[in-house]
Amino acid sequence: MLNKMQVRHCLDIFGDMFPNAKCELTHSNPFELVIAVLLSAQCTDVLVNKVTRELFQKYKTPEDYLAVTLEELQQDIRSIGLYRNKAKNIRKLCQMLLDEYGGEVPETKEELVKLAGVGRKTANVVASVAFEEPAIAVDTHVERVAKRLAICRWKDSVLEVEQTLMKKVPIEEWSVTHHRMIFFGRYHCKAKNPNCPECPLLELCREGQKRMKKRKM
DNA sequence: CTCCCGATAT
DNA sequence: ATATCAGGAG
Repeated sequence: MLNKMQVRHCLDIFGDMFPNAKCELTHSNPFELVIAVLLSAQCTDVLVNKVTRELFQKYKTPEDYLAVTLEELQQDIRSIGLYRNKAKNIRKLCQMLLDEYGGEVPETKEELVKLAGVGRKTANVVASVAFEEPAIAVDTHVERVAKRLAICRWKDSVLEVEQTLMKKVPIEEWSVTHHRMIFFGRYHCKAKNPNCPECPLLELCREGQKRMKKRKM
């Protein structure tokens, strides 16, 4: 596991490489963001944006999603994948927003995670991006990067990864770090073909050094 | 733990 | 052909 100084170095490199990292899910209000993040499970945000471009023209409010049949909503998000679960969750979520929050998206993580289809990661994204609450959402990229760099342990659950990151990253840097780690994982430390040869963190990265020796690139 | 699942890159 | 993609529910 990296020490405090080494983690600090990682954060600085992330900042050098991706100073403008931000949420890439297109949205114009908290409600659209919740829908977009819910749809983004096991799916690229490029594809989510392609679908939400038309989706957000057709559906503006929770009432709009409840006004059509389940089958129609499924068709409108079909190309996303996992569309039956997602359509069902969107409808439940919209009903909950109307019943319990006056049609508005709640602002705290505790309330957000109670919504249908909204787990810890989605709640963190919404709290962080829409309401500027400090949070580190651990998605597939953040988990992979944290584990490869040994910022956390290999066997850690996603919750443990989040807790470790919250402990090791200053709270005022949680949100930027979360976005920078996603960019680092998405565009550089990729799941399939990580760019270890050009990685400024190779010295620190046991995993990267192992991959370099294996001679596969 | 399994299941949900289409699009894309490799 | 197969791995991977801003996961969550049962």
